[in-house]
Amino acid sequence: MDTLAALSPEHTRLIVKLDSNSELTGAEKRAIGALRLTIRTYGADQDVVRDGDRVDRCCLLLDGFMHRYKTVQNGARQIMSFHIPGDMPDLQSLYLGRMDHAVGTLVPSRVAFVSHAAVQELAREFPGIGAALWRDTLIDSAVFREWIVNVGRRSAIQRISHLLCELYLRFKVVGLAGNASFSLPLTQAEIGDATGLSTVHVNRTLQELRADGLIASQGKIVQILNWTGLQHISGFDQTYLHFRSRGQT
Amino acid sequence: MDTLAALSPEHTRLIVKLDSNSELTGAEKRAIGALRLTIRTYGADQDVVRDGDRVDRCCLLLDGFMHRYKTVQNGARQIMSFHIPGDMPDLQSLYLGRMDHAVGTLVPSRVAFVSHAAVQELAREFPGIGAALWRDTLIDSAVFREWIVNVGRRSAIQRISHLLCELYLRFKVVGLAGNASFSLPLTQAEIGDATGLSTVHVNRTLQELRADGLIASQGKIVQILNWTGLQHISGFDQTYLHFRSRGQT
DNA sequence: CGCATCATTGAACAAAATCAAGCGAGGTGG
DNA sequence: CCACCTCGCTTGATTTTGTTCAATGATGCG
Repeated sequence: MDTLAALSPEHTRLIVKLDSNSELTGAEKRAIGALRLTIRTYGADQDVVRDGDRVDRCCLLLDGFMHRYKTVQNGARQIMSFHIPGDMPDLQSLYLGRMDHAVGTLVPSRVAFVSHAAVQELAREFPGIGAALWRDTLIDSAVFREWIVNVGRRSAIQRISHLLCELYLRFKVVGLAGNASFSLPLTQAEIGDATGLSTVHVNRTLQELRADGLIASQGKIVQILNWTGLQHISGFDQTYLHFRSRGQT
Repeated sequence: MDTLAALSPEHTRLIVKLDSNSELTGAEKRAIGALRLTIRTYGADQDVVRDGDRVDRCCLLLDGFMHRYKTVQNGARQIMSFHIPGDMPDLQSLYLGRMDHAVGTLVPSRVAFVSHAAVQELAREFPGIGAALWRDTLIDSAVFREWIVNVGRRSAIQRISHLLCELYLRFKVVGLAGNASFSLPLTQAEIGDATGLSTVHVNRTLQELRADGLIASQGKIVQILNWTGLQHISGFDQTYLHFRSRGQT
C-alpha cells in the first residue's frame, strides 16, 4: 500500500478493486497509477453509454450507482446489472467495441474514462493486469448467469430477496454497507426491471418480506433483519460472486 | 490456411473458431496447434463438469451439443447456454477455478480438454491469442445478457422464437444449418429450462409458432418458414452475438 | 405551496403453472 | 416377432402467480 500514497484517489479506487479480486504486484499498481483518466460527473438517470454505440474507451465508476440495461420492443426495460464504485461497468467493450446494451446512472455519479488502447497496452505489458481485468469480466459474467436463474426459475419473493442478498454482500465488500443495513437507491420500478416483475408486484412482495420480518426499510435504507432467513428463502449461495479468499480463486 | 493442413482436426476446430471471432496470425495458429489435447467421449445427458468443482483445465466441444445449467432448491433446472462444436463452454474457469454451474452434454459428444496452465501460458506468450480467448468469453457474456432479457421481459412465444433465432444463426455460422433448417436436439422440457417456462407451455407455444406459419418441425429437425417474421415477433437483433464482419469487432 | 415522483391499494384480468391423463414412437427383452 | 416399457409429446381442466388498470396517499424538492 506504500506506493499508493502518491496516487490520486481515482487511481486508487481501481487498484484496490482489482487487487481485491486478483493480486497485483507493486509494479503493476504503479503502472495502473499512470493511466490517463478523464473524469466526468453525471446527474441521476443519465445514460453514460447508449445501446449500439461504438466506443473506444471504458469507464470506471468512482462514486454513485449505475446499471446496465436493454429496452425491448414494447418499451419495457430489463436491467442486467447494478454497479457500485470501483466497478468497470462496460469493461467488455474493450474487445466488443459495439455496445449491445446501455449503461446509465441511477443517482448522481462520478465516472472516470480510460481509453481502450491504453488498457490493452497495459494488459499486454503486464499480463498480471490483463488477467485481473479478464477475471473481472468473468465475474461479471458469473453474475449474469445467476440473474438468468433468478428471473428464469425463482418466484417473486425469491427474486427480490436474492437481489437484496447480492447487493448487500457487494456493498459490504466495498465498505458501503455496515451493520446489516445499507442505502439502496432504487425505486420499486427499478427493482422490477431488474427482476422481471411489475412495479405493483414488487411493492406487494416487499411488503411480504417486511411482514415476514426479513427486512425493514425506511426510505432508501434497507436493513437486513434476518440474514440467514433471507438467504434461505432465496436460495442464495455467494459462490457465484467469486470473492477472493486468501489468494484462492 | 496452408499451415493448418498438418494439424489435427481437433486443433483445427479451435483455430477456426477463434479465427472467426478474432484474427490470428500464422504463428499464433501454429502455437495453438501445439497444445496438448486430451480427448474424451461422452454419452447423452452426462455431466462434463459439476457445479462446485474445482477445475484446472477447460474443455473444447468437438462434436455434439452441450449446455450449462444450474439447479435450484426445488429441483428445477435453469439452462444458461447451449454450446455447439468449436465452443469452449467453461473457458471462464481459466480464471474462476471454482465452478458456479454445471456443464453437460445433451447428445453424445466428443470433448477435448486443455490445461489452464497451458492456455494461460499461451495467452501470455501470444497476446493475440489471449485477446481472442478473452473476446470469446466476452461474447459468452453478451449472450447471457440477452438471455436475462429473454426470460425477464419477453412473453413465452417471444422467448422461444428468440431462442430459435439465436440457435439458427449460431448453427449456420459453423455450417450446421443449411437452407433454413437445422437439427435441434432438444426436448421440449429442455427448451422450457432454457426459457424459464413449463414443458406444457412450451408445447403449446411451439404449436402456436407452427400455426402461425413461422416454423415447421419433424422430429428434431426445425425448419424456419418465415425468418423475418420470427425475428420480428421475438424482437431479435443479432448484434449481441458479435459476429465479426470484415475485421470489425 | 405545488408539482412530480414514488409507494400503496383494490379489483379485474391474463399468462403461465400445475395436475392428470392419454398417445405414440423407439428400443428391449422374452 | 411382439408385448411392454420408457420417454417425450399432446391435451383438457383447474389453479396460481403475477399483470394491468385506475386511483389514492406520501414524500420530497424547487
